[in-house]
Order: sequence, then structure tokens, then C-alpha cells
Amino acid sequence: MIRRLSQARERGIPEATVARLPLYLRALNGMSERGLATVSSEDLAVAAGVNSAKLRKDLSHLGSYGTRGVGYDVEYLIYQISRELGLTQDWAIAIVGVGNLGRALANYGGFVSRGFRVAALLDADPAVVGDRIAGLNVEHIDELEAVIRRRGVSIVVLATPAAAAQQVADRVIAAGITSILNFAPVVLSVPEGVDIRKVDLSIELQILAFHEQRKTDRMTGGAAMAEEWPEAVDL
Amino acid sequence: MIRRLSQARERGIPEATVARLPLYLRALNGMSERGLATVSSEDLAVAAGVNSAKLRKDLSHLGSYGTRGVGYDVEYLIYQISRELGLTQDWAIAIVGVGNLGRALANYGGFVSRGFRVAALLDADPAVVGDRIAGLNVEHIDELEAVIRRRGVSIVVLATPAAAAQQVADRVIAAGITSILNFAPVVLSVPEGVDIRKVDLSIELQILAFHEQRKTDRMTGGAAMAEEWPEAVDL
DNA sequence: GTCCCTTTGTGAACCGGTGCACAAAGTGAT
DNA sequence: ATCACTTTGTGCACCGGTTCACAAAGGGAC
Repeated sequence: MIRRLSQARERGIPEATVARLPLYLRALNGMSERGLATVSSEDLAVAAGVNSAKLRKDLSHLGSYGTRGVGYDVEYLIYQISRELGLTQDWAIAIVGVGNLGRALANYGGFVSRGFRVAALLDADPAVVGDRIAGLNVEHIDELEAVIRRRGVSIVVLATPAAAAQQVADRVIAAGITSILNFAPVVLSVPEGVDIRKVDLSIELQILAFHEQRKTDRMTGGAAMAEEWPEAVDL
Repeated sequence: MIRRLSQARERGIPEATVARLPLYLRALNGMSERGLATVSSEDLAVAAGVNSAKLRKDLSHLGSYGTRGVGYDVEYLIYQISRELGLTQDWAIAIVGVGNLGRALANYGGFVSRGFRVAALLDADPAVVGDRIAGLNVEHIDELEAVIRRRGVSIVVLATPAAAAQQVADRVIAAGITSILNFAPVVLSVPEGVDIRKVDLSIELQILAFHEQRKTDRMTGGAAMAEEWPEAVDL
């Protein structure tokens, strides 16, 4: 039996798997709190809302951490997933843009819970600079590069207006940041090697609207909608 | 019952395409504002941050709305995509949970811009019920079913604490809602036919952390991390 | 040890989506 | 009308990811 390297994982975890690991982690934490010692792939899959075969394959990418006939040790699996995701270290994040959304993010408990720490809040508006939000002083955007350096920020969250996002992105990237979570409704162009993830509230709603429309269309039998322009439309 | 429309679109638009249509729409709106009359698939693809072949295939699912040698008529395409997404009608949405996030969502301009209208805000906390936010009165969660009926709400946004989300979801579904946008960090279980979309802020951060860790690992050459448990870990 | 039961880990088929590359279709010039 | 040029729409090969289904592995009883 030839065991490759230490485990079956030669550092090539599929993107789809990575996206689900936080889900498993959350389910496992709930089980840990309820005192469960072990869990089967079936039970964990149900808790995470996925297919059990998929869960097993996902976990197999991390290594062979289960015991046949028994299941997975909850605490051990929490540790392994946390380590894989990099949550055993402390990540300092900066939030740029302290509007309604920025404030919500700053106060959002879910960040702090697992390895993330809001280390800085920045804004361009002099009216909010100096405000104290979630225990932090809002600093002026001019301080961006200095703050990133000083606080060891490695992930930046953009909650600015759309018009400012690209400009801020350019600056944080120039300052050495390579991971950005973007809430502004724009397509950012960034150099190779920089990871951008995008959360777009209105796009999610539009997707829902599409499906909702189809459902109601089907119920009213109104399959035949106008294909052409309506009579009067202002161009 | 043979349903088939005039064009090549027999009502089977791939999910991946649907998810990109809002992106195209946003890019097209920008072009419309700048006065562009037509746009090539190449230019639109760049603006939306996708491959041009993919864009053409996506649009071909809606119908044959381009002109070879010329491109697409901006206004016409805006209209067609809007109609396909169901944005030519007005969608009343209710936001349940008026914490930091709920407030941010209520004030978020991006919703109103395209077919969506925040028609109700609800919360369980008597301290916030009655508050006026974004021009709306916050109503008590007891009124949920009545408000949904009275205002013609068809999409519900959940911005409640995790513990309350499933319960609220059950109620809105019982009230006839079939489209839910969930911001609470829980896996909701819902009956067949109900569409759930989930936005999870901390999961996005965890995915970024994973990639960030790999980048820094690679730079420091630290490929050999401990596979086993650390010496002292509290179970 | 042997038998039976449970559950993992994975080979292999399948499926949706991507992107290349090109024929078809249109424009404009001459 | 013809030619040169542009750009769409799509056939096809490819790829990552999902799911099925089962052999392999472990536990527990006797």
C-alpha cells in the first residue's frame, strides 16, 4: 500500500470543496456544542444541506480522517477543517466605507467568531472620520496604506460606493493586499494573483425574481408573453 | 401540452446564465447612460468581466437579438434581459429583522433601482417596532402574515439572528411566499418549490482566508505543516 | 478467530458549463 | 454585384464537479 506523501492530499483541493468547508465547520461546531463526539457522513451531510457522497469526497481531499463503521470524530474534524481554511491563525481585516453596510459589517458578530478580527475602519467622508463604531475609531482613507501596514491587515472588505471601489482596490493592492471581499456593485479589474470575492445583494434578488416569475407564469398559464417591444417605450 | 415559443428558447435557460444576466444588465445600463447605441459581444464581455464566447452563448439562450457585423442594440438588449429576469414588473419585498444588517439593506439603493421595492420591515423586538427606517414603519413580527397579504409581498429577505431564521421561514412559506433571500448563517430546510438564496458573509471571508493562507504558505516555503494534533488542545 | 453490521473512501459514469474555432450573416465600399 | 471586413451564433471537445454504487475497513458480539 503506497500512501502518497503524508496523506492523500497533494495540495489540490477543488474550489467547490473549499466553498463548502465553512458549511461543514459550522454544522460541526453546532454538534460540538451539543456534545456529540462522532458523526456519520450522512448526519453531517443533512446538517450541512448536502449529499453525503459529496461530503465524503470533500473530506477525502483533506485526508482520511474518518473511521469506517463509526464516522468522524467531531473535534478532530473541526480542527482539521479549521487548519485547512487557515482559521487557526488570526486574520486582521480592514473595512473601507463606513456607510450603512460598512457599519453592519463592523458590528457583525460572525466575523469575529472564527479567526477574523476587524482591525480598522476607513472612510473618505470627514463627517464620519473620528466616529467610534464597534469599538474602533474610523480613520481617514488617506491613512489607508499606513493603517494596513501598521495593523498587519491582510484582507480588505470594500463597502464603498461603486464609483470609489476600483480606486480603493488599486490602492490596497499597491499596498500589498491580495485578498479582497467586494460589496460594491462593480466589476473590479485586478492583476493576476489577487483574489476577489464579490457579494452582490441586488444580483441575488434578481435571480430570485427570475425564478419567482417563472413560477407565477406557469401557474397562470401565461406562457405566451410578448416577444417584441411594447408599443410605447421611451428609448 | 406542447409549450414552445417562437424562438430557440424553449424556456430552459441554464442557471449559470441566469446568474450572469444581472451582470450584463448592469454593464448595459452603464453604456446606456453614456449614450452608446450598440455594443459588440467583445466589449460587453469585457465590461461584465466574462469571456465573449460565453456572453454570446448566454444571450443566445434568450433569443437571437444581435446583428452580425454590428453587435447588440443596447436599449433593446436591456429590455429583453429585464423582461427575462422579471424586472419589468414591480416586486414588493419584506425585510424581516431590523438589526444592523436589516437597516443597511433597507437603505440600500441598489434594491429600489431595478424593480424592487422594500414594502415592509418587521422585527420581534418591541424596542425597534414603530421606528421609522428608510421611510417605513417597523412592524411587529406578529403582523407578518397580514403584512405579506396586504402589501402583496412576494420575496422575503431574512436578516434575523440565526436562531430565529427557520421559524420565520416556516411562517412566510405557510403564508405563500416561495422566494427567500437568507442572510442568517443557518441551513434552512424548506419544502420543494421554495427557492432559497443564501448570502453568507463569514463564509466568503473563510474562502478568502484559505487562498490567502496558501499564498503565504507558498512564499515562505512552509509546505510542511503539522498534520497531527498540536500538543495541547482543549477538547 | 469468524460473522455480521455499519460506514468510509473512491472508481466510474454522468452532467452542466466553458471556450475554441469557424461557418453564417450582416455592413459598407467600390 | 462583388469583395473585404466585422461580428454573431453554435458545434464540439473538454473539464470540473456530482452522484451512484460498491469494495474495503473497522467495530462488536460470541
